[in-house]
Amino acid sequence: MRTLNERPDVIPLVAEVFREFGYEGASLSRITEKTGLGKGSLYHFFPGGKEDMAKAVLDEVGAWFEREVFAPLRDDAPEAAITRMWDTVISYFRSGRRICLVGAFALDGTRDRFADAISRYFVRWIASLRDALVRLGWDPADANQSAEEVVLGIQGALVLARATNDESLFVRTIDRLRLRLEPRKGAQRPRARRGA
Amino acid sequence: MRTLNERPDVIPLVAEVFREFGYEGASLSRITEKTGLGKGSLYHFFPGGKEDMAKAVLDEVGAWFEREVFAPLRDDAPEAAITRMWDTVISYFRSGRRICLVGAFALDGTRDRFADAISRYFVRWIASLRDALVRLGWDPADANQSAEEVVLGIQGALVLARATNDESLFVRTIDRLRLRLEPRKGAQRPRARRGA
DNA sequence: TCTCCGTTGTACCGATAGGTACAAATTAGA
DNA sequence: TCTAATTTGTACCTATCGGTACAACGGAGA
Repeated sequence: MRTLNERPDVIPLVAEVFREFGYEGASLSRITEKTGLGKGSLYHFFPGGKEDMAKAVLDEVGAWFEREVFAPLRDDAPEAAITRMWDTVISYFRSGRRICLVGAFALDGTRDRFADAISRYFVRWIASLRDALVRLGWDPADANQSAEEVVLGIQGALVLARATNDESLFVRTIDRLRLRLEPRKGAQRPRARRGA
Repeated sequence: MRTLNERPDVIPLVAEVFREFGYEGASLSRITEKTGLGKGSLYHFFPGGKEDMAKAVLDEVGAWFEREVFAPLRDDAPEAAITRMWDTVISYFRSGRRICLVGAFALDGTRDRFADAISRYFVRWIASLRDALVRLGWDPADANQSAEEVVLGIQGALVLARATNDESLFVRTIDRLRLRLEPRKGAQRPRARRGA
């Protein structure tokens, strides 16, 4: 059995500090406090220092969503993948109590430093959701717009829920967005069908 | 004629620094650089230091929106006020190139410090937009939901536009949201009418 | 058991953080 | 013009910032 604290074990803890305080607010002292690791270990795992940590955290978040959400949306049965996406979103963001690290980084000066990772995260999310909708038979243009609306709505809901301290707003919004991707009931959205 | 730099003149400059770098990232040196004022003047205008500056900035933003957007939504002709809101939003946020200070503060640890001002900003926006919609004859429940959707959509659009560096996304989203408040064309939304 | 290498704690670095003290400069009012 | 209050620049304070150096520790393989 190796040491308890390997790099992959530490990253989620570091992520939590960045999420809570932002890039500038995440001081090394707060990170050592949260992780229980001294600077020695920290700089051993992340030779590039704070920027290295943030990069690792962004990569980890990106990889996590890729595995749990994006890939299923592209590769699995569309309906099941979309259901899975909503469950994942609700639990990952803890009903709105937890914010989106990538979205938070996008808003302040931190963005310029990690522009690539931040941009790719959202672009991939929209693209893979669009893909699932198209595979469901949606008109591609409609699929694109709705995917954009959904991802954008999630981010907006996170901002508003946290701003007003009202997590019911988050859940309510997710329910509304979810219905928007299930147009069977109202039959408003899809214009073109492919199969059967 | 008094000094060129009175407190009201300085606040917008300070606001720009907070907007650009976030609360933690807005160092006093960056603020002195932007405003051209030394620490002496800065602490003369804002005896409470950095926190005092941020409070003043939040108050100023809140008062500005109250005057330019919220009050018209409550008091003026609803249609004109809503049109005015959209114009203001587009120009204030510079087609998505500029972010929402209040939304950015809401996302990181800064929120706890200014929870009241942050919450009130969004609550008032939603409430006054709802008011305008009700005065337009909307069903109150629908008005509430749509107002929430709109404010939330603006915030989400700001996050996504900045994350993907795509200001067309912002404008596109605003156009879509704008249509949502003009249901004459499709006649989807309002269920109850009051007047004539 | 000894050795070796991944891991860790400690001490330290210069730079900058936010904030204070206060005298000099500037201004407005009489 | 003289005076009193406002406004400003400068020097300085301590705490903490991100980062480095390095010796001590630890367990696994020989």
